[in-house]
Amino acid sequence: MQETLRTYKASIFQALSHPTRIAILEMLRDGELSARTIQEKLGVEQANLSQHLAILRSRQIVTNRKDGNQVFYSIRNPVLVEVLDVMRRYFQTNLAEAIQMLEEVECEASAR
Amino acid sequence: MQETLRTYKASIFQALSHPTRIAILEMLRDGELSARTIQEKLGVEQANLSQHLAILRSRQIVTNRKDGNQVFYSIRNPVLVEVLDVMRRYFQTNLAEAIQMLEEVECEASAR
DNA sequence: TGCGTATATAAGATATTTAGAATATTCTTA
DNA sequence: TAAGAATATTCTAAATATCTTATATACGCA
Repeated sequence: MQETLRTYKASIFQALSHPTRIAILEMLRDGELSARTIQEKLGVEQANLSQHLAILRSRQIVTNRKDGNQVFYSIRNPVLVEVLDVMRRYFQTNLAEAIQMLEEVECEASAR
Repeated sequence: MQETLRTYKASIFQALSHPTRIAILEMLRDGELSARTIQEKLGVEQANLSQHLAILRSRQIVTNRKDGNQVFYSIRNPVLVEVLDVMRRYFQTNLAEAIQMLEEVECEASAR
């Protein structure tokens, strides 16, 4: 059904709708990384990273490979990298407007 | 800052992370439509649609043009259509896995 | 002016998401 | 086997998102 498909699509976008998860995927663009490495580069709590990775896993956006003590993550489907690229183009063409929006976002953030 | 940019990107994905909003954008691919038309085609509450449109507006994803009694909406940046297209490819290449996921989504849904 | 239509906004209830703390699991190595 | 490292899971409180109902605004027209 159309509606179910849209729900699925929405769930993928939802998985991409967090700064930390975007950061994770941008890091994985160039190949697999261990959870530890991701954690250190991002500077987030271990448990928190693990939760974000769990979300990306549950949407099948990333795969993980266990090697001894460590777990290596990578992007499952290369088309997703294209998605990130197109979005990058989107952000570029929207730059002027985006800057304004960023300011609003920051205002809201600092207003809290 | 990198982090602020990611927050912005996340906010765009967040705007796309709802079945109704995806439906709206898919309808707008081929040109502008009035809010009323969208509402009738989707069969959602007027207030609810208006709220979803407000979210898309706040992220600058759509523009609106007032004409007399009505408000016509359209996609602001054509690159967004490409985003939807790439996502479509993503869904296609993921089809087998997606089907399995859909079943799980439906199980969860019916479990509530 | 007053009514009907189209749209937006506000307020409240409920559900979902998120971060952090605590705990569990798995593997390596002494 | 015990200790330590890497990762995952569970729980809870706070923040967000969503839907519904009620209300407001704006426009066209009799």
